[in-house]
Amino acid sequence: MPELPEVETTLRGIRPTILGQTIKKITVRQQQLRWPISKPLLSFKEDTVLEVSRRAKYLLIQLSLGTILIHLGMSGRLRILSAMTPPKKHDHLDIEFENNKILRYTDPRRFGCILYLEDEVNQHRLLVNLGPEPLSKDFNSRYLFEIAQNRKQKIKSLIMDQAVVVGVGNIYAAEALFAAKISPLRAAKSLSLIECARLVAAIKKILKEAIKQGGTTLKDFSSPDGKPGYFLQKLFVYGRGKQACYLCKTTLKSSKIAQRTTVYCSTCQQ
DNA sequence: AAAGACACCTGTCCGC
DNA sequence: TGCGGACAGGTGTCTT
Repeated sequence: MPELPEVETTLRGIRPTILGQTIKKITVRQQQLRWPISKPLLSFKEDTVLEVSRRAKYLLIQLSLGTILIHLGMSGRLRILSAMTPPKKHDHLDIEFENNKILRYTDPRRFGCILYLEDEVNQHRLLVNLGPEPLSKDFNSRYLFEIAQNRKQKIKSLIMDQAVVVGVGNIYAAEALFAAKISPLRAAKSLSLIECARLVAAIKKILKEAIKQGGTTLKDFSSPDGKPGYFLQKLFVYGRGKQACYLCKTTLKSSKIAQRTTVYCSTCQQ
């Protein structure tokens, strides 16, 4: 679920409901996520939501005395529900507000985390080394080119490195490389400035489009109804190994890069 | 310092 | 229908 556009969509979905609300109660049913849920959340008194924001794939709920940091891992979800809604398996935490709504965290694989930070948030070890936001001006062709020049690794690994640029996951890396017509197997240092410019533009375009579509799982967008934008949100390569390239009919290749399945077109992508 | 392997955990799907 | 194995949208940590 959680790629940057979905985290952004989650943010936009929960923010209006919880902003300015006072937390009445926090219920933890399963403390063991990637790390144990921070102790202060287990015996939480009461505090008010001052701001809700996103940095990379982290959601930040700023209270007056601290900040709740949430990462959705591979399978995490956040939903706003009525306080009456009975919990199901994998519903690990509820934050209950004075308006009788709850923010419920669900995560079957438990690769996500929920931490309570009392110090300067941006100095936290999980956030301090993150690269620029992909949609910011700081992420540009010159920036990527200068980093890439010194790297021996494959370009796909580079753009998935959260210290280089945040928010690009396995789907978007593959799709952006296809859109930029660059092979994921290329050494990062072999890219020209022009190719870096194409790649940066492709990443921005695809992430923006996905956010516009509500960040819903890309896999869910499949019905070919001819609506504007349909073409752009289609997955060209991700999950399509051994199928025909939509553009040139070549059979798409699949290989592992840094233990992640990577699909590409050996004709369109050079 | 950088790059690759591995670990974490559960659910689903596919072939036998 | 059951079982084993491969695989899944992420990323910190350990090892080279």
